[in-house]
Amino acid sequence: MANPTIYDVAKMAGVGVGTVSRILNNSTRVSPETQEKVLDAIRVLGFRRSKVARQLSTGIQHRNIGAIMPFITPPSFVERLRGMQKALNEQDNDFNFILYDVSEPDRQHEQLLTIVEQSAVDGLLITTLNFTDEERDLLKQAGIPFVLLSDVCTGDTNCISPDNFHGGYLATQHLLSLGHQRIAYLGDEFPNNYGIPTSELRYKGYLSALDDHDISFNSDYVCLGQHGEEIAYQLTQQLLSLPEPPTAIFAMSDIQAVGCILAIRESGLRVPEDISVIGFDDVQLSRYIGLTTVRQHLEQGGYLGMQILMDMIMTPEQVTPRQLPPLELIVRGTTRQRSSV
Amino acid sequence: MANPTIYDVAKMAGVGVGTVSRILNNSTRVSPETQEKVLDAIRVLGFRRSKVARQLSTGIQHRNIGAIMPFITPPSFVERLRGMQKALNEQDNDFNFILYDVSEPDRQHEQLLTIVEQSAVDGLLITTLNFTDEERDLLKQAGIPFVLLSDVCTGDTNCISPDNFHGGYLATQHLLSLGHQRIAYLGDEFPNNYGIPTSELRYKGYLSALDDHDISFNSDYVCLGQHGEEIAYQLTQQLLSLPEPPTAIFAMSDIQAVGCILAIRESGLRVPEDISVIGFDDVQLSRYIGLTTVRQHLEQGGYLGMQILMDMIMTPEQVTPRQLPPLELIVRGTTRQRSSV
DNA sequence: CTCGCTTGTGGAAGCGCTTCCATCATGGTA
DNA sequence: TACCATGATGGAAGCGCTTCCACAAGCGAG
Repeated sequence: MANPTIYDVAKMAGVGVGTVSRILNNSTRVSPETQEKVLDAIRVLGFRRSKVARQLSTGIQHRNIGAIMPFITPPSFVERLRGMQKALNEQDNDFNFILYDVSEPDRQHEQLLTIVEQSAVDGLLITTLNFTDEERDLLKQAGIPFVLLSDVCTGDTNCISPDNFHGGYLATQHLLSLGHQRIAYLGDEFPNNYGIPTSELRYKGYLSALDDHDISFNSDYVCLGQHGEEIAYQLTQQLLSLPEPPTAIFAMSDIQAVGCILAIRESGLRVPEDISVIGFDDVQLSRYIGLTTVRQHLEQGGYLGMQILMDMIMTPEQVTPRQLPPLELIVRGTTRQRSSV
Repeated sequence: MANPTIYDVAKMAGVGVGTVSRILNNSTRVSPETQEKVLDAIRVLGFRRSKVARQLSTGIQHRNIGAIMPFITPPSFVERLRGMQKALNEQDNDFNFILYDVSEPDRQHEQLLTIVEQSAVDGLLITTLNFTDEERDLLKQAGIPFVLLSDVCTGDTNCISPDNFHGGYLATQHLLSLGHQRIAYLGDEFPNNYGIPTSELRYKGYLSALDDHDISFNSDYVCLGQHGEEIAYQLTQQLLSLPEPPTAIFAMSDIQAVGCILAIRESGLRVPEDISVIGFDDVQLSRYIGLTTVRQHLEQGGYLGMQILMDMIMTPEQVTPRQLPPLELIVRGTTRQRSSV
């Protein structure tokens, strides 16, 4: 029998369904013999009571909040996750927090369909990178509130993102203010398949800062590749082998900055004495290794996102708008005044 | 009206429930006027269809796997989380993955009760530290399969833990083999309120290694305190201020090792030239900063735990036993031959 | 012996939805 | 004019459980 029900158990044990239910719940007021018969039947049939039916009949409503994020990738998601959990814990409604891993971006659409189809969640936090208009409509249609934690925002209340252009500007500006002139940009390729504009925006900020300081642009100093520490390591090697290598590098993420620093140190040069490196994000790691970076308040982002979503679920008519604090330059130990050659 | 149902909507719109349901689902074969009336009613009443009822009637079964973990604390949980997700993705049953944060250990029992009460999950991965016999019984009673990822194991199949004693031995052994004699142990306080024996076990391994090498034990070199980078930082300062400071430090976790290294560097000494430091865990961070450590295969642990749990849920009569690979010494850049003083 | 209480038990109703079948217009066709 | 697809709709049945009410049996007290 595929899925035995409580009725099957009752029949097999020769008792009524009420009795079985009673045993399943608090085993009060049931004679030991009956109990044993029923437990036997349960074991034989491999009965497992249906969560859903139980919830329907008891009227217990535990609501689900889903978070969609790529999981294998950069550690930045963890920071946001922390923020989300924090906000969730402060409200003590009993919301379940369901994690959906979309490490394979191709499966994302399918996943989303399933989520909607099964009406699995009451709200969704989307940290994933490529969120299409079609998907947006799908959720709207299904009446599932959602908040976007992304890098592209249309200015909706339900979207949280940093000002990447400004961040790129800030980082570059910092290096310039230290006297650097040969400044490289190390970032993700763009345009990419998913239309993620993060790298491009930060790059534009970089350009703009250079321009404001009348530094002429040198395309040799722009090094793009897939995201990741290893790739950044290789790209840095390329930069170092230039006839006139940069004296400072702006890596578009902290992880890439780590790969970058590794490559520099391995080539026998020192950070920051010989080359300054600045990252972006300010993940936990960066504090530990003393990386100069631009803080984009990732945890705070997750926190606010969750709060907004809660509002949308509980009081849809009145959603408090919430703003991420502005990007912040965090100067630690990997940048320094340019050494007078 | 508290929770309007589909019947309320139907009545208000002056149509049958079937029609409302049809609109809710695929809006096929419904006249535009009717549709509008119904949508109006839905809006006015603030109707939201019940997830649970829907699931019951459609027969869709999505099962839930819960992971209980302290969330604000050490990054090691992330590693395990990754492993769990990986295992989950390989099986492509549609399991939901629910995260329960028990950062406040006091709430844990209450949480567990709620989970059982609501029959919220089909299986549980417990990464939390203080798991009592009472709780074990509660889950057994409720028939909820669970796997423990902890530091104390009774040898059950449903428990995964490293050999902490051996790990402590390995780490200390490594330092000894480099010629160090003044070796400090920096770890969590024990005994602690939650009966977590991790620190104690690693400490015993440390003692045993010292003993095997006929190094006399010096209680000044044992520094215990709460978990965390900052505390480790302070403890290290204490060690450094000893009349005869250690030449090597075994920190019982990578995070503590980080605090330790920071303190050493800030005091003007170098790692590893002046003092060697070894950690424990091998979290991702450690690779980035080149920390010598003992790898306890955290990700692999999460991965195996999930696989075992899956077995327990799908084929309870046949659970494949799975073993964590043995602890591994990972030598990177923070330990070195003792300088001949 | 009868009454009333307790204990153990059976089973119908109901949770809120989907789905299928029956019903009823409607308009085109023979 | 009679007939039949066709499209729109109403509503009962059923998903698997809990819970409440009814009832039987046993037992001590009056």
